[in-house]
Amino acid sequence: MKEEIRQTSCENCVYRSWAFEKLTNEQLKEIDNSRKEYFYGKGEVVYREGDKVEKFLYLQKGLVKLLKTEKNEKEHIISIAKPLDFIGLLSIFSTQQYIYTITTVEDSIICEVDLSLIKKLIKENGDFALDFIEKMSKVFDDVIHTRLSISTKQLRGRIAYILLFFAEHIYGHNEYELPVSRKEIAQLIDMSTENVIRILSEFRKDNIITIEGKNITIHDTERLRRIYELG
Amino acid sequence: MKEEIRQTSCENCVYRSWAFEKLTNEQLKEIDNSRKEYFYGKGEVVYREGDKVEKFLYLQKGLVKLLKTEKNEKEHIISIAKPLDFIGLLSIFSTQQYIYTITTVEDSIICEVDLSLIKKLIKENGDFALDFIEKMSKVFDDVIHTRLSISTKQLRGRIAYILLFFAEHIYGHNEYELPVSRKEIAQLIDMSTENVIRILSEFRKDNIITIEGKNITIHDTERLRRIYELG
DNA sequence: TATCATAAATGATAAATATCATAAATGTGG
DNA sequence: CCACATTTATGATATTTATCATTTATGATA
Repeated sequence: MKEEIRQTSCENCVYRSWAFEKLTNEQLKEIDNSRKEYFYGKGEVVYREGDKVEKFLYLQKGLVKLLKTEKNEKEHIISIAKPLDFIGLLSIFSTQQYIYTITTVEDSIICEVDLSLIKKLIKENGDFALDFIEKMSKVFDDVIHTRLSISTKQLRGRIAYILLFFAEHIYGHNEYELPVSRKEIAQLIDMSTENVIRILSEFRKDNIITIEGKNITIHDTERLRRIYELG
Repeated sequence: MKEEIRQTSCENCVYRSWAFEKLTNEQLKEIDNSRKEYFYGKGEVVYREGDKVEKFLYLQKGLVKLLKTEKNEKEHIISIAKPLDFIGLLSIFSTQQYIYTITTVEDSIICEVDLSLIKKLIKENGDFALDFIEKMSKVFDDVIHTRLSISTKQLRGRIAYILLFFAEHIYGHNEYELPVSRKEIAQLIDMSTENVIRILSEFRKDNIITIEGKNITIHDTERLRRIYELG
């Protein structure tokens, strides 16, 4: 279902004003010429652990998850990313092969640029290089901060985190359709699927949220935030 | 006890052949001129969360820990780093203020270079910039990988990890003096101090290690590795 | 729409881990 | 070298979390 498309140009892309804002028009054109744009349906694999790193990827639209398969075959989700979360970036400069798998969680549009072109532009354009480092640094900080705050909290705090994460970071609404299963939430915040379900039910009984299948409505954001902060 | 010293020059420093290998001799001289070199005794604070980020720091000798104080006043250790682990790097490009505290765990020598100079060199020297990105990326990957593999393991696996970490990564010997307390180990691998002690005792009873106060000897590396890998 | 697979839900139980209490060992300042 | 604080150590207990078993709901497909 992966399908090459070409709907946009770099000039009016969100990335223009973000990762690529320091490029000259000419350099941006180079990107635009070399890039390929793909549509992925929900649930498709964008790349797999072990694939050779040849492209710089960025998510133009949609939602993806970054995961790692452990030795015991269990999948662990490192993060869920929306456009501008710059997620294809993890490890592309440090290894020859991807160490994580990326899968779409909603229908998505992803652009690919030759990594060699990005490297060339980093070498050529110092402002771009520095800006790139700053952006990269933010992404990593955020991942580390999140992992840390999850690992130091207990179950209710983690569920509160994930509910707020989708509401505030991903959708910007207190009412949304969960894009992932309870099992995937469990894989993301390190707990058993049963306990994800159980604690969601508790929150429902306590009138903090409403659940209708995948639809979540948060009624008491402040209380959720307290649960998150107290751990 | 922090004390300015000047024992070395950049030319024969380990960093020369590492982070700064892509600099020209002239650029390296700029670093050498601007840098300050400090001795810190064991247990001193190098910088604190909230301090303004103005310097690029690197550890020339010794051992440091990177930690974060949580809202409930508990300290959480993110990582322990030796020279070349490049640890001062986390977050210096992404925020104005340090989000972690760095404390020495052994007597250490740390160099400071104006961050503005590093940024200038990144802009000027594309090869340096790209190399820098690659090094940074490795550091981040490693931190994320470590946090992940700790959080998915249970207590005995985590203790096995930390014992192997000191033996293989820090000291390169199966016999070493633990540079940190049991409590600090607990803060590093997310468990209670009592359980750190308890499991070390178990490992001793099982003849995997010998403990004499801070002195650890690993007798059965393979078994430790299995415990680590099986979680 | 009937059928099958998968996800969600809940209770009961087991396992893992933290906390509390207490004691011995070690280190530290006077 | 002593008093005091901190670290290490261990047992008992409480809490948290995972696992197992079972049921219900939901979604996909022929």
